[in-house]
Amino acid sequence: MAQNAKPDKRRRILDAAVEVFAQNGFYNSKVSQIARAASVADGTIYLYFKSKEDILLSVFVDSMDEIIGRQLDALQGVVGAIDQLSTFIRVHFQSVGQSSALAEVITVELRQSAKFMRNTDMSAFGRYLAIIARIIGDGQDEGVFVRDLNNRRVARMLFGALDELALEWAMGQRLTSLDEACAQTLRVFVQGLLPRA
Amino acid sequence: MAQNAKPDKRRRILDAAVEVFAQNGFYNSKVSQIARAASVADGTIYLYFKSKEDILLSVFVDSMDEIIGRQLDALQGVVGAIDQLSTFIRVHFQSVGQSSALAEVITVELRQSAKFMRNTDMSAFGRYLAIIARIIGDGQDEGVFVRDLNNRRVARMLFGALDELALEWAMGQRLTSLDEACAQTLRVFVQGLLPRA
Amino acid sequence: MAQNAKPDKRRRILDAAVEVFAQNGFYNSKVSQIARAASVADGTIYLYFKSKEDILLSVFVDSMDEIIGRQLDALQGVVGAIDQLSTFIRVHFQSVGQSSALAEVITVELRQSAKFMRNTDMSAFGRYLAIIARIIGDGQDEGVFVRDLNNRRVARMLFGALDELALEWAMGQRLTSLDEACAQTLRVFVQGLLPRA
Amino acid sequence: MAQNAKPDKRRRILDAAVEVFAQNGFYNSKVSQIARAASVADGTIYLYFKSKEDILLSVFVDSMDEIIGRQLDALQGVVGAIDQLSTFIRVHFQSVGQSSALAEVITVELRQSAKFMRNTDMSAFGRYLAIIARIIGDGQDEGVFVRDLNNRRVARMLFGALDELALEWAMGQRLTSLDEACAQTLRVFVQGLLPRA
DNA sequence: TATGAATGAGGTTTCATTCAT
DNA sequence: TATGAATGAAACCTCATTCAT
Repeated sequence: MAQNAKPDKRRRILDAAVEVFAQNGFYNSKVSQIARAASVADGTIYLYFKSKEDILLSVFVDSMDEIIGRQLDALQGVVGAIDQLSTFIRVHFQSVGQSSALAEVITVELRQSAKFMRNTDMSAFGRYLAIIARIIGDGQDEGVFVRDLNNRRVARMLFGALDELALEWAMGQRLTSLDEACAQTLRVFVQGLLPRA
Repeated sequence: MAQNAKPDKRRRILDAAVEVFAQNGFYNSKVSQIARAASVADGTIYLYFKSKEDILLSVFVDSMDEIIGRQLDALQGVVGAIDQLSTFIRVHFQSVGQSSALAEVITVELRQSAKFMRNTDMSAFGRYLAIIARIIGDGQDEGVFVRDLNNRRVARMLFGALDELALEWAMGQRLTSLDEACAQTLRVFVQGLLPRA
Repeated sequence: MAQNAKPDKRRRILDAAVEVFAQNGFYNSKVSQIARAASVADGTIYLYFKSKEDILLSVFVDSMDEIIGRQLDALQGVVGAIDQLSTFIRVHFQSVGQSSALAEVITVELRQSAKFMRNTDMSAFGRYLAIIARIIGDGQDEGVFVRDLNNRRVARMLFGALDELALEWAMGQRLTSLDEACAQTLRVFVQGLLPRA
Repeated sequence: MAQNAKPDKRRRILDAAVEVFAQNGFYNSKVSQIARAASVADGTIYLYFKSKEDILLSVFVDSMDEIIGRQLDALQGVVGAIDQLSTFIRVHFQSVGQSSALAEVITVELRQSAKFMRNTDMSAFGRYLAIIARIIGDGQDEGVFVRDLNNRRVARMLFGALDELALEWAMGQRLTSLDEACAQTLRVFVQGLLPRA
């Protein structure tokens, strides 16, 4: 579906890579480990990916595409900035919760690699931020959120908060649950954005 | 022993390392680059540090010690949780603002390395989080902040927000200024923590 | 069996190989490049040739067989060592002139590979040298050429001269024309072999 | 003398490389073989040479520089084109005779590599050819050699003859001796270049 | 303390060859 | 016959670390 002859092989390699990267980090992961985890020969990897870095990039792009898709689906039909924000935060934590390995890779390796990926496809990340910024901007237009905050900066702030909590969870030092993290993040940010009484 | 024999050489190496790590990331930085940047021979590095990783660790510990020291100094005498939070956020951005290279290293490499540093000294980071948690906890005790939020989780949330804004700034995509980032972060979090009217 | 089952496919592969080898040299040529140039699948190559080296060997053997055939045809009926030598040199340059790619492969790769081909079929090259040696030997027997030169060594000398000029031409640094190269080589060697006045 | 700290290490590597290349050819030689033959660690090679190809290039340049130096020394004070040609041919075979390994590398690998070295330093080879061309040109100016031959082409022809004989000798199929090869080459080419009686 | 030449283990990647279809 | 996806061995090169000076 994705590429060509055996579409599941590409996916198997990506899934294996996520596990291996989460375990050892990108630079301490060996291509041969990924190959073994995916039950393919080392050389096979290079039929589907240009290089080891390309695997990492593909993990990002694929994952971001998927979570963005999920967010857009979920937001469809939700009216009101507050409910949209609520939905967004819930979907974010739900997605993260499905795979702590993926969460760790996205969370940890994304930053490390942002440097060398600046030239490549960071647009997926940009699109994700843009969704948050749009929700907040809409809320400001509706008069629900205060206008004297820069919506793009707040989007970034919120993303940082979500990401940090996801990281904490993925690293296994779970304070409580993702559900509570979800509720409390929403609580802080919604109230933080409301006009003063 | 090496700690203060020729204290400036150890510092020169650390400063050089911060620049080199910020430029290339930890794994793409070569020890010999650091040596050249510090104007010492490759071998000299190993008189002051056990390994390349030890340099990174030292950068963290030193930097965290310094920023923690600054925070404690600044907080001294400030009364009230809101003012303390305000102080904390301001000092954080001020420290970051002093060196975008250092900000980038702390921000980016910290995460990547948290993995292999789990066994080593992450306590500095923990102490930093603890300061935030304490301020919020105090606010809850004073009745200024709501009690139904977990102070350690909010601390983490706030740190994530600060860190993300610092990263954006360090990476050069500065929305506006650190000053504004400071004001708006404070605005969101303080109001977000207040009891509902 | 494969020899003439679909004779044009074997030939297409050989022709493609000549082009690819001439372009990149044997060791920098990939089997898949040859396959693409011949419009066949990679695996198909191995239905006609045992290995990559076997392709090179076949290029040699085929080419030498053809040029030897041409020489023997042309020499048929020519009488006198001088005219035979003249014919030989002309036919050599004519053959080379038909394909600079082939000339380059024979000229350049032959040497490189002589090493690993020592065990295989170098007899084609030996037969080619033998023709020259025979012509010169005949000339010595006829009393046209001096007897105090070893005919096999002179044969080699002449081959070296022809080969070097062919190489220069094939590499594109053509002094003038193959015609002139032909005339001047003949001039030098014929006179060089005559008895002193 | 040549490079820096331990000038003999660079030479040891070059000498080892000549032996290994002569034995296996460039592409079938492994860097680790050269290292072992030179009694250094693999990595040490890369302190003195940029790459495996750089070693080969250095072998050429060094060797050509040396033989050119020898030729110029020997030709100094020799008067008359015929004696100069005689000297040149003798020195060529003498040089070749000193190391059949070197002869083989120069002779065999030079051609193979001429392709990828076209961009690099082929000037040494050009200078060598120029010496022969100059001698012949002088002879033409003196009226000793015929004028209706292109001196640069004849130079190439002569080089081809010398090279082929050297190759035969280096490959171990020695007809007789380099001495005789020397005498007979001189005999053919000198007489070949004389004006007709 | 300081140097920097030397080390050598180890990984990414290539590519000739195979084989199931 | 023909295909081309898959294999996996093998090599160039890098670079953290050491140690003789």
